[in-house]
Order: sequence, then C-alpha cells, then structure tokens
Amino acid sequence: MMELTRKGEYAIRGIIYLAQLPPGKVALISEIAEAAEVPQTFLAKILQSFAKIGLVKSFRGAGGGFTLGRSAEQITLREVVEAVEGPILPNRCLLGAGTCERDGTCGVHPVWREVQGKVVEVLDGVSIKELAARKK
Amino acid sequence: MMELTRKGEYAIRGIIYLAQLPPGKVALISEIAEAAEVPQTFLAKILQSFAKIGLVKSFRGAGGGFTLGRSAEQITLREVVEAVEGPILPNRCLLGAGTCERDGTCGVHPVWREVQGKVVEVLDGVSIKELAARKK
DNA sequence: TATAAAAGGACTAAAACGGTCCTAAAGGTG
DNA sequence: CACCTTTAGGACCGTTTTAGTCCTTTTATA
Ligand code: SF4
Ligand code: SF4
Repeated sequence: MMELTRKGEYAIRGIIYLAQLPPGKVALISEIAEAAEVPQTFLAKILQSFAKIGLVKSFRGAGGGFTLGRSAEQITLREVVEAVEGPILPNRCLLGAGTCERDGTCGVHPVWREVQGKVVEVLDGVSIKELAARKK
Repeated sequence: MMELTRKGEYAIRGIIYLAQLPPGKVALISEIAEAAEVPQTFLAKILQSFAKIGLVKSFRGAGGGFTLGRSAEQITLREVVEAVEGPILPNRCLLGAGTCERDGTCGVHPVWREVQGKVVEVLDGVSIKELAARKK
C-alpha cells in the first residue's frame, strides 16, 4: 500500500541534484539524469511539469537547462511528491464531503484523515535543502 | 498518492459488518455484500483470501457463511489493510537493505521510514471492534 | 439425493505505469 | 541570417494493476 511511483522517486532525486548545485547554476537535463541515475526522457517530462508550476525554472537554447524555482529551503518534500503524485489521499473519501455517501456515519473516515495528517506533517517537515545537505 | 484501492475499501466494510453481528452468527456473502454495498463476487474473493490467513472463518454448504476468525478487538485495521494491499511501504527501498543501492547515503530513505512508522502506528491503533461500534 | 453455500480458476475491459520517439519552438552564436 | 543547442509538446507503446465477472468444483447440510 501507498507506494511512491518511479516518477515520484525520480522527481525527488532530480530536484535534490539541482539543490546541490551552486546557486544560480543551470544544469542540463542530460547531466541531471546521469547524476540521479534516471531515464533522461522521463525525467525531462517531470521537470517540464515542474517548470509549469514554478518548482523549477527552465531555459532553452545553448547554455540552457534547469535551476530550482526558489531556494531549496523553501521547497518541501511534500510539494515535490504532490506535484508528481497528486495530493496525499489515503482514501478517496478525503477528497471532499459527499465523495462517499457513507462518510457521515462512517467510523473509518476519521482514521484516514488522521493518516493523511501524519503523512503530510512528516513530508512538510523536510525541505529539499535538508535532503541535499544530508546526501553530500 | 497512497490511495487505498476499492479492494481495500470493500474488505474493511465487509469485515466491519461481520464485527457488528452477534458473536457466533454466520453471514452469507450475499448478505454481507448487500449490507456493505459492495459487488458480491468481488467481496467473495476478498473474504476467501481472508479465510486462508485466518482473518475470517468460512463454512460451506447450507447454513454456511462467514464469521470473524477471532474477536473483533484482536483484529486491527492494519491487518485488514495489509492483508489486501500488502505491507505499508511508502517506497520500495523500505522492503530491505540493498533494494536501492543508494540507501546507504540517501537522505530521503529515513523520511520514508518515518512515514511508514506513523501510518502503521495509526492503523495499528484502531481495532475492527472500535470501528464496528462507532458505526452502529 | 438434492440443495446450498463457499472455493477455485479462467477470463476481461479499462486504467495506470513507465517509459520512448519525433517534431516544434525558443534562445544563443558566428 | 543561418546554425546549433536545448527545452516543450504530443503521440505512441508494452506491461502491469485494478476491478471486476462467470463458470465449474468442492464441501456440507437437510
Ligand atoms: S465507507 Fe467510510 S472510509 Fe470508506 S470511503 Fe466511505 S467514508 Fe471513506
Ligand atoms: S534513492 Fe533513497 S529514497 Fe530513493 S529508493 Fe533509494 S534509498 Fe529509497
């Protein structure tokens, strides 16, 4: 249960690599992919989607590449994971009231909410900066 | 991320129904399925797998059906979920050392272990008995 | 023996996963 | 301007998982 997909794993590795670069330096997708040991074209898709939401910045043409969209301590692991996997939802009924017609009386519902809360708390508590530093 | 499948949801509903029955009473799969609002043949598969691991007991023939394998307070939500979805694993590398060759130096690894711990803690903390009582 | 269950196995459609590949667009460089 | 570099976007694809159904067999009861 609850497995991170490859996409999520790759995303994290890629963004940590970016965080380990000297600030302002741009990295080629080929460079990131190699360092993070991730399929290049797949990672490209991931970083492109990150660029759209501002998590990273991208530059085209010669001398282009990717950089973090903001400083590494302002990016949490949760953001990265959710950007790629969608919101942390142990069960569908957490999406909104009425998703499950039983949610009013259901005793399990609050348990899922608690699980969600705990996971979010952990993932929100760790920044990419921390992760980048730990690895060095 | 981390979504319970229908199978898991159905399993929980089904087993809670069993827990709400007077002790010793057996329930037909058709009865459970209707009460829990779950596709009958699908639930049958689930309960059959539960019977194999002793989570429920099954009786064939006229007057047969399903009962809990032990008392409801001795069955945790975690057991039910894991029986149907497999172990709680936010990431593959938690399966065992060496699953990811990076796990030695990886700073993210401990985060997943923490997530796993929290989720297991919550799910272990709630028994089917509690859930059955809450719903009544 | 007839009947009433669960058990087991085969099968399926649809979605998600885990990518690849090709073309287009944008930005530098000579 | 032409050319090269690099990301962006879209189409495509094989495999696995999900979410079931259906049919036959076995076991137990009446
Ligand atoms: S039955 Fe309860 S736990 Fe299951 S989906 Fe509905 S509200 Fe959520
Ligand atoms: S890189 Fe780290 S988090 Fe990712 S699978 Fe390997 S050990 Fe786990």
